[in-house]
Amino acid sequence: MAQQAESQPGSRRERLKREREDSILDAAAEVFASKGFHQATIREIALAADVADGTIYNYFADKADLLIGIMARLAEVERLPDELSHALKGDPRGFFVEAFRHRLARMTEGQQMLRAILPEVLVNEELRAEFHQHYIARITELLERYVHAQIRLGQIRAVDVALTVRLVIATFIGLLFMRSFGDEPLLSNWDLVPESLAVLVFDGLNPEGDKLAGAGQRPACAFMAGDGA
Amino acid sequence: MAQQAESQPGSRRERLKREREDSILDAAAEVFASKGFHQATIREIALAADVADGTIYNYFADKADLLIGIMARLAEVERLPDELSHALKGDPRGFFVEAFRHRLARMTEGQQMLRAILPEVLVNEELRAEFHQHYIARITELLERYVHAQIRLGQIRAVDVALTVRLVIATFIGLLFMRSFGDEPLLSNWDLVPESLAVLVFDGLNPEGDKLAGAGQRPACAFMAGDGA
Amino acid sequence: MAQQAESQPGSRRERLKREREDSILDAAAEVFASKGFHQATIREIALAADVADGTIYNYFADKADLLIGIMARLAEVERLPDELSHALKGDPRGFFVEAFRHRLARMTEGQQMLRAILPEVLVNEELRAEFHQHYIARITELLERYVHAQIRLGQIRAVDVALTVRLVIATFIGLLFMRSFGDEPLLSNWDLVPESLAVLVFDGLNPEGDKLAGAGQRPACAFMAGDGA
Amino acid sequence: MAQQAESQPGSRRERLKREREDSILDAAAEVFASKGFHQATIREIALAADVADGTIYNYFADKADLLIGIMARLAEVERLPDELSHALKGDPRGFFVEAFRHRLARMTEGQQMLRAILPEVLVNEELRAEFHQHYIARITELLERYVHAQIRLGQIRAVDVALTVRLVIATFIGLLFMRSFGDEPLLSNWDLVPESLAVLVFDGLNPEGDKLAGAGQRPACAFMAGDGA
DNA sequence: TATGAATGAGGGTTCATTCAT
DNA sequence: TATGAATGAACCCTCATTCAT
Repeated sequence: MAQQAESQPGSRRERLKREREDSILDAAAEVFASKGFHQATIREIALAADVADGTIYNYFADKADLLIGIMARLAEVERLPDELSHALKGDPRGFFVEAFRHRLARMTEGQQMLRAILPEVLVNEELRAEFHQHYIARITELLERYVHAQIRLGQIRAVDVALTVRLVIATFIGLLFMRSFGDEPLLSNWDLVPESLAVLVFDGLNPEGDKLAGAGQRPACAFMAGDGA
Repeated sequence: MAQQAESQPGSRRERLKREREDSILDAAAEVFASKGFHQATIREIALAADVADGTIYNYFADKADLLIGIMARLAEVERLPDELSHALKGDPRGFFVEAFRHRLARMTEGQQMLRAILPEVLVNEELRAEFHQHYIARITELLERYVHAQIRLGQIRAVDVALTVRLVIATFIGLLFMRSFGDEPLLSNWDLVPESLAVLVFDGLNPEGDKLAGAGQRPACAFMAGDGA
Repeated sequence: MAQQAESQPGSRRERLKREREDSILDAAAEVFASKGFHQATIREIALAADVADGTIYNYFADKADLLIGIMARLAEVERLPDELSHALKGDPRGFFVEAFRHRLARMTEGQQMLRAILPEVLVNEELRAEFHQHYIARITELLERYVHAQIRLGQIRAVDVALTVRLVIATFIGLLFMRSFGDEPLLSNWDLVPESLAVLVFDGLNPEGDKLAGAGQRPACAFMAGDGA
Repeated sequence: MAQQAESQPGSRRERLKREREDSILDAAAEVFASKGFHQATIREIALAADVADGTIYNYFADKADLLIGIMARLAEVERLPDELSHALKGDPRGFFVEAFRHRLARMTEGQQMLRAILPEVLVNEELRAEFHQHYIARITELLERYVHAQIRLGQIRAVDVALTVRLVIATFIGLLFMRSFGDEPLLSNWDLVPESLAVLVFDGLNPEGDKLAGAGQRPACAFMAGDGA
């Protein structure tokens, strides 16, 4: 019966195995996030997962394999399409603000994982490919499709989609870092970022944009308020 | 007389010392860049610098201090002000393209250093502060001053300067990572990035921008060419 | 059943663990004693204990912890109370001679340990406290109680108990050192020391003591025999 | 002229050399005393002596040689004979109290040197011999001669001189350690030690000694006051 | 399969000593 | 002779990984 609930055909044993694997990954993610990959020790992870050191090696080949596992699982959980499909109905600007706001809010977790994973990813070929495939590639593809669609709809003008999308993603990644560095103005105005970004990305810095946007160009002004710090 | 050529009053010994320190930093940078901070060993660095292990500790307190040294030296070399002052005369868009192009060109070196430094920076409190102060803070301040000036000149519209500047820097940093991940489209169109960025940042994605820019809006089209990959 | 012989409930694993810890301490004691704390290396100790270097750190926090372990074990073995209670029935002088003789006989082992431990103890705050608590304090207390009792019984006259006891202990410690220095006269007359000490401590150097002691004052003469060197 | 003041025939150069050697030994003594032999580094000593590291090696063969130098110099300074010859006129008990008091007062310095030197002495054969010869042997000889004389004068009874003297010296050394361990009762009653020792050594613990000493046996009572702690 | 003690290679760092200047 | 930078052997300790139970 219990098995029926499981979509996987897995026996009790298999399910237990997956649960154990999960709890190890949970522990690893937690420890990696808080101390970084190199500073984290297998023992800590084992402790956090409430298993013995050796047990971990029954599920993962080595320490780096834990990272791959974490990434794979994160990617699995990601449900960007949902957000997109839902927001696709609105205008792009709204979508951007929405999507960014949503993403930026989740950034705190992401930031930790980034901190945990990135150093190693930058250095480890295998992880790098994995990371690119799981994250960069997927998001890039989604966004590209979206932008293409919007261009076709006349909602976005005919820019270089591939590059533009990458620029946007780059900005997102860069913001993660800026946050990590504890940049004050950024932190205190964190919730203004999505709109500021929207202004930048949609309206551009070009002053003549104002003429278009009209008097209602609230964002540009609103941001001025955050100009302090 | 030969000494006169030296701006430093340093004796031969002092000069040698500085040279040695430099060669150690060179070696460290090289090794860090190629293997990452943790994978790099003092012995390797010493070998690369052609000194004994212990010698390194006559110049740097510990391994992490090498990173700080690398950062400090990079920052010293940075002469952003010059670029800025020279480009300040032109219009902002030209400046951006120019500056970005210049920066992006230098990115390959920077990328290595970033790869070497950043992972550790993300994890090490002390380094993080150092990094922020040396890079983020300096560049942020310069750009803020520039954007403020341009706004006053009416060349850029009244956006939230602090945030906007940070978004631009974030984009820059993010691009470094995208490159590190070996994203193909980005790599093959690397020289198109500056203009693509300019379009994004100045004209915005807003399709109405086209009306302003006129039919000659070359960049937007140019990027399309790079849409392949 | 075999386990029943063990007072500890310890499983085989626990017993093995204790044995291993013991053999490490044995090895450490041996190496420390022969080369001194600083000259001893973990590798030597590991070698002597027939374990891997790392194994030592599964049992002891660091090198200094080995010293503490040695001290703790020594203290555990010490059963001064037994000696005392048994000898308490006799007269104090007999007890002293007895106790000292017993102690001095064991000194050879003790001497090694002392040589191993003391130098470091003198320099290391933590060890010093530990040592004082385990040895000095315990013995001091025992002797004080004994002397107090004897004074009450009129067997010892009313001296400053605290100081006197410390003087006696000091003499004992000092003898350890004299031996360590290889003082010849002391070494060749080692077995005469207890009585010589008894004369000194009980009869005093005061010549009038002779009148009391009578012609049979053997000890004083006996020691003369050892006057050689 | 200045040379005339020097008893040594040494030229200016020789004098300077000796001064330098002296200041190095001063520095070494200071550093050794405060940190122990092993914890002290040549650099610290050089710094304290205001010379370069290498200079030390122009005067001393190696680090251990500094210890030998210190010991040799200390021994040179020791002027026990004076004390003895001066106190020889008085009765032995007075001499003992006097001598001990004098010695115990100087113990603080001695204690530091002991702490500095002893660990190494206990382990280093060469130093051990040196130490014994310079200190133990000399003092032993002096005291032996004195006790012999006093026995001949009938001031001290006919004990085993060699052993008794060694017991006294041992007590002295032992007190150094007890102090080092920070034994409270000992520290707070430090100035009562000489008399307590005199009671022990001259009158003995034998209660019948009281009869001889008479009611005026102040010391025994005085010590009782210090029995607290 | 879980355990966790044992392993031992490897790394950062120290510091006595040397030697070119 | 003084200097002090260079040296590099040696050491303590960590920790990923293995494997007997």
